[in-house]
Amino acid sequence: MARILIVEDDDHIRTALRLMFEGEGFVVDDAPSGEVGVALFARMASDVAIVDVMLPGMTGFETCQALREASDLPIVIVSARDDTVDVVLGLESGADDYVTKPFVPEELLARVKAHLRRRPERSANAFQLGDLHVVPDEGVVRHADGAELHLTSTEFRLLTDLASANGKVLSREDLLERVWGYDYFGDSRLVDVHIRRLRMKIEPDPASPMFLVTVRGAGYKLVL
Amino acid sequence: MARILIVEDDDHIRTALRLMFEGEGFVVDDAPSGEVGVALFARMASDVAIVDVMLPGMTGFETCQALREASDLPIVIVSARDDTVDVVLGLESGADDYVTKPFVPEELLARVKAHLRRRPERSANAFQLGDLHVVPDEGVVRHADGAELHLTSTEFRLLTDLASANGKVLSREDLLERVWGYDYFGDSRLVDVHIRRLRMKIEPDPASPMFLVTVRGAGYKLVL
DNA sequence: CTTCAACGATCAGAATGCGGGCCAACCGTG
DNA sequence: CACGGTTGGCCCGCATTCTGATCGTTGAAG
Repeated sequence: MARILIVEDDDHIRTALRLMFEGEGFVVDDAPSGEVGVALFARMASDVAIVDVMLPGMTGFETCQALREASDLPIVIVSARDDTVDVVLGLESGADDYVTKPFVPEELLARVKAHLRRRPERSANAFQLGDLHVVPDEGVVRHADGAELHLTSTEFRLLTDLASANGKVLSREDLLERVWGYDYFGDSRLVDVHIRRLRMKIEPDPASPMFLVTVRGAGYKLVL
Repeated sequence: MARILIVEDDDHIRTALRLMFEGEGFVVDDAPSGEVGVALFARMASDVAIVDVMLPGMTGFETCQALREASDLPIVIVSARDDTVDVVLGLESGADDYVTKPFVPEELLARVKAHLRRRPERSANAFQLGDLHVVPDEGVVRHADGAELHLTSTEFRLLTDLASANGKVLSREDLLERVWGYDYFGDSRLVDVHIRRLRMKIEPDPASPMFLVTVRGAGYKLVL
């Protein structure tokens, strides 16, 4: 379903929120501070965020602005202060909604859902890989910092097929069949070559791969 | 600026809101009942609506649903009841926000602005591409400086079909089907040629396209 | 230490996209 | 009616990128 980021320093509230949203089918990432939250967002590309105002380090407003610079995701600010000035400030710093504590969980949920309803349909088959966001429909791989990196169609198929195997090891034969076609006759070394090319593009350190892992004697697998 | 519809039966509140929003540069239409509000909306095509819940005749929820069926404009519900059940009900009946009376006018204003921020300018299916304004309904592409540039009908369909794919890659076959018709039989090179002509017209530097991007081995996509 | 899977580098040919030129049909105009 | 201009469609050749193959090297398992 949707991926939600919760930035809240109070452990009790954070876990309570996590449980509620997980119960509703969300994938939850949580962070106890703005700094961690922003970093987490860069990796997870959340669909929506809930941000507390009173945070150690970066304030909620600052966090909100940082998130807004990176994305246009809906942001709901949660705060113990219900001063109008704060509400206005929050909304003007890029938030989409402002809920005051103590809040009723159901209301927060309903508001989050209302914002998500607005979101343009995201490609269902997109996935993340470390700092990389892979969007098959758009034919691009984007780095967290926004840079786009180019994969050829063969590399793309290789990557998406490995990803759809969901962490399982695929043998060279499996890959030849999936990517090149079941009746392809060729050197199985061909897979090695393309794996290498793919690594050079997506691995931070191609010499010691962290995503595209070799399983000696068996094949390759994609972790995460 | 923006056009706002206010549906509220209390004369005092209604005029107070009208004055505030007019003071902020909005064009205000107001209505004392849901029926009048919906009729008014049909004529005025408001950009945003504020709807009171307690209304004679149609309730605010019903009004909200009626508006939502006609448009996807942002709707803010205002109510004297702050029961969670009502809030959830309101949000689920299509509203985007729910503010309880007595409300602070500045907060309402900030919330309305936050919602408006979300829809910059998207009249039906018009869209923007760099500093070009494309208006399918009028069959016209205007440059920011006002100059009008003429596209042939094929070029126009090509452009609008690519735009409606929303950034996704469309293969030559997809495009042939969409632009020329599902049973068209011809050279897929045809697409290249028209893409090229389109680029010469809309790209600042046709040699290195920034909007109409080639995805080798897959097709074309329109970014932004 | 041996063996063999995996890796890295390189290269030629295939595939793909691009631009130019060409032609036929259509349109409004003189 | 003839004309020039515009538009849609088609073909060809060039440039670039991608792909698949080969081969020597590396390095881990046994």
